[in-house]
Amino acid sequence: MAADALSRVFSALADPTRRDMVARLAVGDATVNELAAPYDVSLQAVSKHLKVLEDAGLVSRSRDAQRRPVHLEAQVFDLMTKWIERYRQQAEERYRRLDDVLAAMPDVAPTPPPEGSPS
Amino acid sequence: MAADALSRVFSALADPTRRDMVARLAVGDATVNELAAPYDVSLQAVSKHLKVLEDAGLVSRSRDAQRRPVHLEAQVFDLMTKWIERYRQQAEERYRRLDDVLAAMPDVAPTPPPEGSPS
DNA sequence: CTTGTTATCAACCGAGCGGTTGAGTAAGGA
DNA sequence: TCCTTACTCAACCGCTCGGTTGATAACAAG
Repeated sequence: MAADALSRVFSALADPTRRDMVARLAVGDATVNELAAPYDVSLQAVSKHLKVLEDAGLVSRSRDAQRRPVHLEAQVFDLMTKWIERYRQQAEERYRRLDDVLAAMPDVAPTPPPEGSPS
Repeated sequence: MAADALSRVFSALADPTRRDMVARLAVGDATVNELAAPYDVSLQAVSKHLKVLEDAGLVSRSRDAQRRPVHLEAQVFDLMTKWIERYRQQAEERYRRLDDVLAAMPDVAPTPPPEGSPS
């Protein structure tokens, strides 16, 4: 099993179907059947996906008769954001320092754009 | 292989060892041996981890004699941050709306904490 | 009590992951 | 040239993951 919370969260969101479900749940709570509708997988598979999201703390499930409304727990996103921001800022700082170094060198163009230009 | 870029990034960061390496690389570039030092796994295992990070676009590898310095590519973090922020903001908005509804009901306490209470 | 709906549990399967060891490649130095 | 350093490639192994089907639980309604 995934040891720490952060691993569980990242791992849960590594699956596109699960990210899709999070997107759906951001609009509002939904039942398992409602969540399953867009995908042509079994209800059991969807139930498993929800279990993963629940174990990661991304969703919670309550009870309404036979229905099991699923609710998005947005607080967990903060955990990720915090982790990401930390290293992004560190990396940006390094980048700025590199800028300074390059700016001090007259024969080198400042801030060469990354050569792997994405789409 | 993981289909989309976002899946690859989340999947890469789902491993605590790999997140640790990202943390190390945020401080500065490092060789494979330097990165492997803290962990008691084989160099080949570390090399594989780096391949995963590279495929996710999180790091790049150049060449310096026999050494292969690894460099953190911070731009990819933006991809994640964008995805996360989108749904976090949506969820927060919903939360605020719920607040309003509850505030309008005199016999219900405003913002009840999520009932994660066990059975 | 029986039927239908909603959802979970259990067992299984193929694919992929994280780890290993062993061999091979690329480069510097004796 | 041969040796050493730094690292990757290839094959294998056990475990987990996402999917399946079949059985079961919880509840509503007839």
